[in-house]
Amino acid sequence: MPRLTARTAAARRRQILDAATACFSERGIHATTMHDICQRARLSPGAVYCWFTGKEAIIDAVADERHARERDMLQAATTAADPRTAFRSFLDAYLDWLADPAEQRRRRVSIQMWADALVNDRLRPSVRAGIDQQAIARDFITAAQAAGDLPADVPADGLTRVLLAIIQGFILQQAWEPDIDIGSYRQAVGFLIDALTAT
Amino acid sequence: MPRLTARTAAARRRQILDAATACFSERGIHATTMHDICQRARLSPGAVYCWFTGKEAIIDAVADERHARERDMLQAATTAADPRTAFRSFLDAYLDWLADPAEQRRRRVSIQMWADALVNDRLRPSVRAGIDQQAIARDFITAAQAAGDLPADVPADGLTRVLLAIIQGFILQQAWEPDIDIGSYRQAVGFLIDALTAT
Amino acid sequence: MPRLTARTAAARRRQILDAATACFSERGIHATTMHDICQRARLSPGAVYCWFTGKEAIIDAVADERHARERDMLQAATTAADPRTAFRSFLDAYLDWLADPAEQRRRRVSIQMWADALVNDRLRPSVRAGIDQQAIARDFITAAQAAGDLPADVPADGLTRVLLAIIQGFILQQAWEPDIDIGSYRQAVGFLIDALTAT
Amino acid sequence: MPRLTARTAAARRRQILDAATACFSERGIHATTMHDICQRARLSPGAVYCWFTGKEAIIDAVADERHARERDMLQAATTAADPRTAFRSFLDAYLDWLADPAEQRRRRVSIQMWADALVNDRLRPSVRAGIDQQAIARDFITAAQAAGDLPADVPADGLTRVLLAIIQGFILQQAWEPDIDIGSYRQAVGFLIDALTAT
DNA sequence: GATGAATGAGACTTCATTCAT
DNA sequence: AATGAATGAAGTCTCATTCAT
Repeated sequence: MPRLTARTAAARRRQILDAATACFSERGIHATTMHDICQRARLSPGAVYCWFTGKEAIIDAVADERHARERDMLQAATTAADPRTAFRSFLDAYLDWLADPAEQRRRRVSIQMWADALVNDRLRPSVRAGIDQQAIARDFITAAQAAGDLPADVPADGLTRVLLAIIQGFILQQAWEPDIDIGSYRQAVGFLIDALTAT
Repeated sequence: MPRLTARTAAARRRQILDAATACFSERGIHATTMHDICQRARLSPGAVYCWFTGKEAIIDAVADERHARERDMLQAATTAADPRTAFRSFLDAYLDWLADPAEQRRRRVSIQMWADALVNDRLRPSVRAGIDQQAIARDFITAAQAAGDLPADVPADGLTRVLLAIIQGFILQQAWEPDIDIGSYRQAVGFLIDALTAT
Repeated sequence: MPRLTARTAAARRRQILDAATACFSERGIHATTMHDICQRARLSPGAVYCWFTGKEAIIDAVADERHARERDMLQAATTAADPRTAFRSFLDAYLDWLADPAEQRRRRVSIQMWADALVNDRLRPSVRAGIDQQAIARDFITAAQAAGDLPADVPADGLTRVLLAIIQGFILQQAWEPDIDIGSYRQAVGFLIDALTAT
Repeated sequence: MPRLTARTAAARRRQILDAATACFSERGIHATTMHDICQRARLSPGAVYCWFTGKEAIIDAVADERHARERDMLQAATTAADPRTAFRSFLDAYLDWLADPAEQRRRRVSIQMWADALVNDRLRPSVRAGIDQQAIARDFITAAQAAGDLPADVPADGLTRVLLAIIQGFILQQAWEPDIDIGSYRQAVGFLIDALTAT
């Protein structure tokens, strides 16, 4: 058989990563067996091992994918001109993202990665990429302080962490209770942004 | 060694739960084997199985313990008289708790439980107990709104979730980066509380 | 504490053997744990090990008891004067024994011992004691042939085995189907005895 | 080694069942470990678990196989035209079967299954299939009575049980004493058949 | 004599991975 | 490139037995 084109190869990897993500979301990373992934991807174990060196490589790839997507989202939000607009546009994008069922399923995997990163040395760098996230947000906040849009007497670092915590914490809460009311959360966050930017 | 008193029996369970918590914190819940726990507790497998029906029972007991402690902490904070004092005293207690190395180790376990609860039906109720947490906090916030100490036009529910998210998110961040600067975080949160209660 | 009198000691052994027999009958020899026996005997493991060196010793003792009882029964039957009366009186005693619920329970254990004796070198001698049974029966049959009460041209050995097989086989059948009809079995055996002794 | 044909798959199951039967015969069902079976089958544990869900499934399969074979044998015998011929031809087939060393080994397993069926709910149906055996034999005997080849005043049911008991009992005796004299047994049974059919 | 918590060997089973085809 | 039966290390748990009290 001829070697698969790069295009087909990428498709094969996608097929496997999608299957793995679905399994991880439903069953959990550790409860998912390679057999589960193979079945879901409609591929034999041998085929899967053609594209990934093992289960760990699949987990790593899924983790990288998750974090890259989350980083991109934040980055997009913070390119807007003035902070208040940026905050608002980010909040909108973020809430849409929270409401999307497909993304909800994928976030269940992200949360498991968060936990695994605590004890998995291979996975930690991927979460450290979430620290790039933090750098992005901090730069934005520092700029806003310099422009007088945010109070300058609050440490940018602390403020950044609090804002990211609000995001992360709600991701957790929504994963535990999928039927949570996003509207009241939006109002509360909007109120906080106003309080901050108004000062 | 017959007739363990109720006191000794409790001590034996403690010994096992402490060993398990330490292993879970270091190696992760799933990477920890019963053998690891036995070694750490300096007990044979048989002895451990005298007190717990299996690994799952140990995980459940550890989870219950973690969540009970966290609930107690929140409850203690919200018994203070006026909201502003309560917020401040809670913030102090919470930051001491964050700074305590032993608690840091234990929180690494809590986070893993948060993740596991997503896919483990047996564990979810224990995280649902974190929803009692939420009820406690919401009652407190509703009361504060009624007393005019917090703005009444923000949904209590959303506000509660945001505040809990700030706590949960920072627990995550600190677990990933133990050397994080708590001081700047304290200032940022303090600033937010002022902004909220001042309004 | 003073050493138990021989009387009490015997009572303790009885208590244990009865418990073991009951467990073996209900759960099976191999599925029965020492813990099961202890619970049933309302004794601690330590106490049981005072009277028996281990599970194997208990099994052996139960087996001996079973086989002794069965041998006694046959012996009693074959002491009668003339064969035809002996056959008939044995058949009566045997059928009473088959109908007795307590004995039915105990025979479930005997059958398991029959099977175990095939692979258990320690247990085989106890079943070989069932071969004494055979000797008893063969002596009786030889005498009956000599007296002209049974046809002399049939090997006593074969005849003995057939008669014992009829007993053993029905014990099996009844154990599998406790609600079996003993009456029709009695008639068939009675008919066979007549056919043999009439010839 | 992909794509085992249905033929090869059956062969693999045979290989495992043969290994299991041999182990059960030598060591006993309960003393046989999966490791024993694997070694005997020259297969790894994983390979065995490809074809059977566990030890219980292997035991069940062996039991079914044993009982099916025994039923077939009886069925073959009772298809002969007249009862006397049928009895004689069955006796011949049965005695050949008794004398066959391979079958002797296999019967050691059957006997253990008989005992296990008493306490094993999963196994009992397989022995109940031995009750089909009984039905086969009873139909044959009823027909013989109707044809006047067997006395009509004896319950067919009882007569059937007695005949099966003679078979079962001798299987037991031979298993305990492999060097038993089959000849004298044949004569005794032959004599009994004559006595019955002559009447 | 009795207690019962503790021991630890060993059983069953799973599953990531390999490799002949 | 793909197949899928096979491998075998490692995990969870049981249970006959012991021994300090």
